[in-house]
Amino acid sequence: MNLPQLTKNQGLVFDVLRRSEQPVSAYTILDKLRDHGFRAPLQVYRALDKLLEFGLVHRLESLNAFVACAHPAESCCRHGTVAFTICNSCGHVDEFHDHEVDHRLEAFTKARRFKPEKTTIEIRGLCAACAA
Amino acid sequence: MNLPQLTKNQGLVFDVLRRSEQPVSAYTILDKLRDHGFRAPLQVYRALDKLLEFGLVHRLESLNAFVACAHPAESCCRHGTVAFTICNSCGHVDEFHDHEVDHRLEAFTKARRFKPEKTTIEIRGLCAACAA
DNA sequence: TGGCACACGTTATAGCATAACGCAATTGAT
DNA sequence: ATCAATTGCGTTATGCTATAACGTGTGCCA
Repeated sequence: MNLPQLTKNQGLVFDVLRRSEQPVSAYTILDKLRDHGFRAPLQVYRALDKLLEFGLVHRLESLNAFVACAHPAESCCRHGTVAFTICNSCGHVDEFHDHEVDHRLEAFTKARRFKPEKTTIEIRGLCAACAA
Repeated sequence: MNLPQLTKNQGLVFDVLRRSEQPVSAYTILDKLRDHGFRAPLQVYRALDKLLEFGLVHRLESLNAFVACAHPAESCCRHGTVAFTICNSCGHVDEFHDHEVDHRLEAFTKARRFKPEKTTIEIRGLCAACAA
């Protein structure tokens, strides 16, 4: 699955996320794109929906905000659950995968015959720099 | 840490959550408690804050909703991360713990010197009954 | 008895997300 | 070429989630 051609709006939203060091809320994206003609939240949400579908972007549920995928080139994002550490102080986000965690969660859901569709793993806390 | 004495509002909110088979949003709680004198969201949120602090209630980040802790008697909720399966169809939630998952996530954060404060693990999908 | 801590009540506001409508551009089969 | 289907886009309006800021009342105890 290669990169799909992004539309103008999708490209603009994706650029905002890629350039940000931190997660960005939909309304912040909207504000940053007013100069490019964005006027309503739906323009942002529609672009985000597609970017999420393409796997280029992740939604952080505990923040109601979005980040560009850290590994868009690799297809690893689609081969298991993505987990995040999120610094409560500086906002920095690290994205990672752990096959053992995936495996344990899968074992649990299998045993219960629960069919997983989307898994969220978010660790809020303090990054090394901020905890020091 | 034993059960603290709940205030009237805290008790009312907790009862709503305990009686519900599904996660409940703060505003739904508010509606259910109007007959008991609740008039504003803050009355609910303040009670929820305390209940979360006591470990009697969990917040589901991916739903912006709340559930009563499934194991309030045991202190297991405080001895590791709580994980949830959430059925997208019927709304049923199962709460569980997995020490191996805890261990792996801890290994990751330790390696990065990330200091975890709160970890969210939510698996959205279809429960056995709804997937059949 | 004065100060503190805490729960509570109210109004207002901020922040996040989607419904519903219609138009424009693209594609692709006939 | 042309029609139909799909997809993206723009706009207005609305609904849901959460907190700020203010003041009141109560109990405790130094």
